[in-house]
Amino acid sequence: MPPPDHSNVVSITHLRQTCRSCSLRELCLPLGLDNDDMQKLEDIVHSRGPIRPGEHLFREGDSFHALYAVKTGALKTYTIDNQGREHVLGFHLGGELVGLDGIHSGHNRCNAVALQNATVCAVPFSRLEQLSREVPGLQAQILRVMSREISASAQLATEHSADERLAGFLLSLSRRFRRRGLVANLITLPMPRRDIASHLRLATETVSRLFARFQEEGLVAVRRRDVEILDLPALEKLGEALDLDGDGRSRRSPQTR
Amino acid sequence: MPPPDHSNVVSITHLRQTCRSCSLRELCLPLGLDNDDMQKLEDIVHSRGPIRPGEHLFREGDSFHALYAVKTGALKTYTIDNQGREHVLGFHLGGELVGLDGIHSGHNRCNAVALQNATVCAVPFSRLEQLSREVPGLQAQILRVMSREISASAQLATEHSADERLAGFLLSLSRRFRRRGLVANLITLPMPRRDIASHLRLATETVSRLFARFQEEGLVAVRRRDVEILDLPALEKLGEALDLDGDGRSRRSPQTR
DNA sequence: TCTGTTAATTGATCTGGATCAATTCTGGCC
DNA sequence: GGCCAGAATTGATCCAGATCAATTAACAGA
Repeated sequence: MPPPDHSNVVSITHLRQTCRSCSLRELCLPLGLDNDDMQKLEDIVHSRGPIRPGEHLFREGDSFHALYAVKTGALKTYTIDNQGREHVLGFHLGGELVGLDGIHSGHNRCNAVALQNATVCAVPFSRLEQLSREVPGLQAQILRVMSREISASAQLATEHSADERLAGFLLSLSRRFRRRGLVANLITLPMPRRDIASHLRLATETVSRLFARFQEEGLVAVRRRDVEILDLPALEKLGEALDLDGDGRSRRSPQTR
Repeated sequence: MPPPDHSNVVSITHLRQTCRSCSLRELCLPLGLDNDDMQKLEDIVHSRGPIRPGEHLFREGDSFHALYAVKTGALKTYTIDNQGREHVLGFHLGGELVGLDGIHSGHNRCNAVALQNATVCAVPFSRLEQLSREVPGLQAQILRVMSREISASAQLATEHSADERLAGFLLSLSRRFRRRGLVANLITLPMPRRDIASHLRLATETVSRLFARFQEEGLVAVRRRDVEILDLPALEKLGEALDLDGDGRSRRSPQTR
C-alpha cells in the first residue's frame, strides 16, 4: 500500500546559512574545520525550510545535485518496490546527511519526506566536491560520514530477531539524541509505529507488542511516542551496542592477541 | 558457533602494482583516470598475495590504515556478535573495494577472509586521501564507490521474503560477473551455502531448498557451486533488479510527472 | 581404491512473527 | 463537551522459515 502522495517536492526560499553559529556544527559537515574553512562551506550552503510533515525533499529518480543536512525536525527516506510496498530505509535527525545514496548514479535512489516540521541545509554536490579538494578536513569528514553509514547498515543486517532489531533501533536513537546534547534515556520518537516496523522489517503489531513486552520486563517505559530507557545494559545485551563514534572496539571483549 | 581461527593475518611480499595494465581498471579506483593520474595511483598502491582460502586480510578491531581492492579470487567480510554468531556482511569480487567501513573510526569494523586464493591491492588510506585532492577523478570515484555501497545495502534491506533475497543475491552476482566481462548467466559461486545463508539471514537448509525450488520452476539450473540463470525476467520480478551502474530509474516504471 | 571429512540435500516438526480482526486510545475540530 | 479519523493496542489464527535429524554427495589424502 503506497503512502498518500501528499504534495510535490518542496521548493522554498533559499537563505544563506551560517555554519559557524549552527548548534549542529560539531556533528555535521563542519566537524573539524577551522573558522576560515567553515566560512568557505557556508558560502556554498543554502538553508531551506520549513518543510511540513508529509512534504518531500526529493523523490526517487530525481536527478541528484545536492546533499541535505538536517537542521531541525526529522526526515525519513523510503522506496516503493515493484509491488507497491513502502520500505523505510532510514530516519534522519539533526546534524545528519540525506541523499548520499544518489551520488553514484546521479539520481536520487529513494524518496525523502519530512516526519515533523523540518529545516535542512542544501549542499550542492559539485561545489562540495570542489571545496573538499581545497579543504582536507572537509574531505575527511565526508568520507567519515559515508563510512559510518556503511557501518550502520551492516549493523542493522546483523540483528536477526525482532527484539534484537527493536533494541538496536532504540539504542541507535538514544545515541543520536545524546550526540545532539539531549538526554539520552528520554527519547521522543519522531515517527509512527508503522515506519519503525517498515524500517525493521516487522509488522506494526509486532512493534507494538515488543514495546509492551520491553515495558513489562522493565527495559523501558513507553507512552505513545515517548520512550524512557530504564535498563540500558539489558537493552545493549539484546541489540548490540555499536558506538559509531567510538574506537571500533566497543562490541568486542578486550582482545588478547 | 564461531568459525575456526585459521591463521593470523596475512603478511606477504609487497609488490608494485600497475593499474594501467590491470584488467580491472575499468571497475576499480582507476575508473575515469587518464594515464598520468593512473600512474600516480600506482605509486601508492601495493600488490599483495596470494591469500589462501581461510586466511584473513584483516580483523575486526585492527587499526585501519588501508583499503583493499580485490584483483583475483573472492573475499567475504563478517562480524562475530556478542553471542558468538557469525554474520556475513558481504562478498567482494574482482575490482571491488574492501574496508570502507573502517574509515570513520580508524579501526576495521569487520573481519575480511579469503574464500578462494585471492590477490589484492593495498591502498594506504592517508595517501589515497592526499592523492584524491590532486586528482578530482579519483575523488569522484571514491565517492561513487562508497555511495554505491550505501545503495546496495539499502537494497538488501528492502527484500523481505527468502525467495526475494536469494533472487536479489543471484542477480547481484550476475551483474558483477558481467561487469568483469564474464558470462552473466553462468555464475560460479565462490562461497558455500552457509555463507550465502548467513548473508541473507536465512538457514542453510532454506537456501538449499530455495535453489531446488528455483530449479524446479525453471528459473535456474544449479549444480553445486555452478548456477546457470535460465529465466532472468522471472528472477528480476522476484528480487528487484537494482542496476547499480544504471541511471537510477531502472526500478520504476517510466514516471509521468 | 578406500576412507574420513565437510558440504549439501532432504524430511519432519516447531515457532516467531505475520496476518486478520476487533477494540481502545488520542488529538483535532465543530 | 461530542464526534471523527488515524494511531496504537490487543487477541486469535496461520504459515514461512528455523530447527532438529538423517542421508547423500564430493573430494582430499593414504
